[in-house]
Amino acid sequence: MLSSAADHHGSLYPLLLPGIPFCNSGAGEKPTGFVVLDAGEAAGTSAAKAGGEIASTTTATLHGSSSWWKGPVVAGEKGRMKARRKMREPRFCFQTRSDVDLLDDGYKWRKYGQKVVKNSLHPRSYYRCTHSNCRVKKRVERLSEDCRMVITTYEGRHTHSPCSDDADAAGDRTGSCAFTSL
DNA sequence: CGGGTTTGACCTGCGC
DNA sequence: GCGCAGGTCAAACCCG
Repeated sequence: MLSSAADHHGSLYPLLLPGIPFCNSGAGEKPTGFVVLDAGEAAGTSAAKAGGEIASTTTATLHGSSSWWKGPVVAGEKGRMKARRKMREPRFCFQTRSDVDLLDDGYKWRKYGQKVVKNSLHPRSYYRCTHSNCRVKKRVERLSEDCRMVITTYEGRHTHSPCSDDADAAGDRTGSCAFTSL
């Protein structure tokens, strides 16, 4: 299933992924569009409907890759690719206009990789939640057409609350954020 | 010294 | 089977 901003004005986002940095007023990151993909449908979705200003072509680029949704995969000889062993995780991507790549969403992230992707002028960065037992990942990349547009994709759901240091601030941001800003 | 970042190597799946 | 592209690992490095 795929949802647009218009379909879930103000109710879907906090339900799905609390802590998503829609409301970070500090750096001016306001979502200009987002797409929600739940675990069951994202595989091979090429005709995804987009929310906000995300163009359907962009969405297809992000989620059309068949490599995104694999079933269980046997681990490699050296125990790598552990993440792929897990079944589908809920995914959520959105687009913001910001000068910074890593938005303050109340969680702590550790960068574990960066990769230059084809047809993109900007490298894609890979982050993992630093909280133990939390396997949420996110990847951040900029649009080649507009270097100020940041595509952030979350994978999985946090098993904990936002970091205590940032929780209050995150809550304040959430309180002051409205989807009508889209 | 501990935690985060960088970066090259490695692994896997897919298309041809 | 091979090459390509995406995703991850982990050692080295950086910084407070």
